[in-house]
Amino acid sequence: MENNKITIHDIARILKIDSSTVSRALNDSDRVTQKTKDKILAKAQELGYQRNHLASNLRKSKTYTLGVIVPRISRHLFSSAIAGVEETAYKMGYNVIICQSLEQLERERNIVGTLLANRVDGVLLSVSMETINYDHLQGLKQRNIPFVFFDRHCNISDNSNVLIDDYQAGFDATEHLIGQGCKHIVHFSGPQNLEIYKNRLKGYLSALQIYDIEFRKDLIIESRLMEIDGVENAKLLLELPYKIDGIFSANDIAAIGAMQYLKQQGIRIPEDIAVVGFSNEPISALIEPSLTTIDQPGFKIGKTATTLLISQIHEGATKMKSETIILKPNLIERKSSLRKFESGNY
Amino acid sequence: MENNKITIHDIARILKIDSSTVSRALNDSDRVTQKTKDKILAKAQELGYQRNHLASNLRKSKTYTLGVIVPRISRHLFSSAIAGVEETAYKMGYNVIICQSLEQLERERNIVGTLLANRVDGVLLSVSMETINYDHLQGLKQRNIPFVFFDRHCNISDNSNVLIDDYQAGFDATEHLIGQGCKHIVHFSGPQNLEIYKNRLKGYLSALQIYDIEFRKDLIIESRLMEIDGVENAKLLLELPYKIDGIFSANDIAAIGAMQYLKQQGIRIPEDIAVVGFSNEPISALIEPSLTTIDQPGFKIGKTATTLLISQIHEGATKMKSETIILKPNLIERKSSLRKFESGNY
DNA sequence: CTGTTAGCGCTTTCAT
DNA sequence: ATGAAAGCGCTAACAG
Repeated sequence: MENNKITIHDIARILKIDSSTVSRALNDSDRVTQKTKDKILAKAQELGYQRNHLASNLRKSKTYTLGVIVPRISRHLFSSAIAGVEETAYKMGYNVIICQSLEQLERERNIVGTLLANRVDGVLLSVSMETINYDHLQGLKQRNIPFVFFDRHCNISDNSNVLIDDYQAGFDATEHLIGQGCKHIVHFSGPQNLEIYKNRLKGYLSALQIYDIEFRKDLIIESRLMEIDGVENAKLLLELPYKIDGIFSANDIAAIGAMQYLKQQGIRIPEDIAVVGFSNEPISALIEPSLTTIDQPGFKIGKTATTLLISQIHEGATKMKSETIILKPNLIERKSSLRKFESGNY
Repeated sequence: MENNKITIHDIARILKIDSSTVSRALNDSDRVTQKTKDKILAKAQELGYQRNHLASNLRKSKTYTLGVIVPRISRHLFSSAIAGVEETAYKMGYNVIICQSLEQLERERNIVGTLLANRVDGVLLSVSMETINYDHLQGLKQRNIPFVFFDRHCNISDNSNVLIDDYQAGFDATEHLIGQGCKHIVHFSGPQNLEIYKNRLKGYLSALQIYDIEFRKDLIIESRLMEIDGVENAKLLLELPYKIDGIFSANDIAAIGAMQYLKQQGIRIPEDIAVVGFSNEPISALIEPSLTTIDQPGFKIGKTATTLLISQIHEGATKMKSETIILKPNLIERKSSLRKFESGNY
């Protein structure tokens, strides 16, 4: 049990100075001579001293821990975002507790309780598809714990967000399909309690209007976020009284099911039906390498949200001005080209 | 700043008893009357008391934190495993620090340093593809911090592992292809410093031998874990002087690139070439819904590894007997059937 | 069964 | 610029 048990007192004793001076030196305080600082740092290095964060944090009554709540870790957008969160957090001296709501409001509620019990300094969250009221976030507000929504946000006032421009994404996707000559474009949408799906729909509608394409209500197919729903969507699509030549899917999970079903039915993508979907799941791009996708910068979302949150933590309860940062999604056109392996941090 | 600052002393003062009794009651010690226990618990509840883990852990000089090192969070196998780790860890009162090596030994080394500095109680790790020596794990050994390998393990002595039976998986996959009538089965392999790829290869070879299929060295195509390598693999495959009718891919990333390329070349899967791959990435199953895959129970791996690690932590430095748990992979045959949406925890 | 006492290792006044 | 002293909130001897 040779636990590295060197404390500031050990250093102090050896150097015949007080531990408070050692503490100051180790924190690079300007109330210590550079000379003693050097001496202390050298000795600390020599002994392999490592600060005990538990003690330090207890004293400062800060945990240097952030809570992150996502619907599901294994979704690509969220795992990418988490990667970004972790990187930024560690760099700024924070640890991260990651929790999955599994799309259930009940679990989301419990998680907030857990994070409170863990006394996190701040929370990042992307709400579940069941989340329609925000009572469970009151505890955070009461305790003055800052929180930042990312991607799946809520339209409650006075809170910070890091989002992608879903309206623009919807517009771009639809515009792209129109540019391909599509006349009857189906829109797969998701739960309308989530802002992101509302906004993507708005983008779709705008594009139709601007390009003077007649809007038909039955071309909007809304479903939950499940593959099996996508199959149903595809069936509905095939029963429509128009020849569908395009799909803009805002619902990446459903799109996967739908595309599989369509292919089974012998429908060729994109020859028979052009498709633009979100690449939250890299899957959608791979079912059909030629697929044009809206790529969301998950890693960047995570980094940005974390930076914002930590800056709010540092500001303290002073102003706590809420801020919304909107990132641009990218429309990536693929013409049977191979998807490049993204070796970067994603 | 209305921070919930109720301590055991507040409870003690109100109840006119000592804080140590409160502490004992809150820890459900059997050295407190049930009656006083009830009284204390009730009051704690009433005041909304929440234990300060920082103080508690400092006193016990334990962090109740586990470190997890994975090559890349966004790989499906790892994000599933992490989900399992988190669930089990939280249930047992542990927090988790997640780190990505990004397949780089250098980063892996640094991460171990960070975890040491964070004084984690134990470490779970799946090594990077560059990892060939294990010096960087010495620090853990010296400080008597238990660690458990999962999935991507190392053949160093006296350590614990939670693995899937890669040999069996390789055997089953190959046997399946042979059963389909394949005569010339290419094997996509990965970096041979990783045990998992060695073992899958062994399984492949065994199956060939048992079913009396001639082994040809040039049917084994080894590559890094990148999609672009898969494209190269596919090209090599097409240049072989045999008609290839089967692929067993142990390298899921490369398989993605390869399958895309093959499809571009007009080769039909599985009609022209049958494929069995690992579904670390659900992608591979979706490029071709009919694809037969080896499914790895990532969530279960994570849970099992965590349970094992925590039990080792509890044992302390007493025995620290190393243990290896081998889980069975599942060969999942799909005949153009839709992949079911797995709504469970994965 | 309960109270007393003494820290865990660090930071932070307050002196000097 | 440094030291002395107090204490963050909790747990764990040791008494009784």
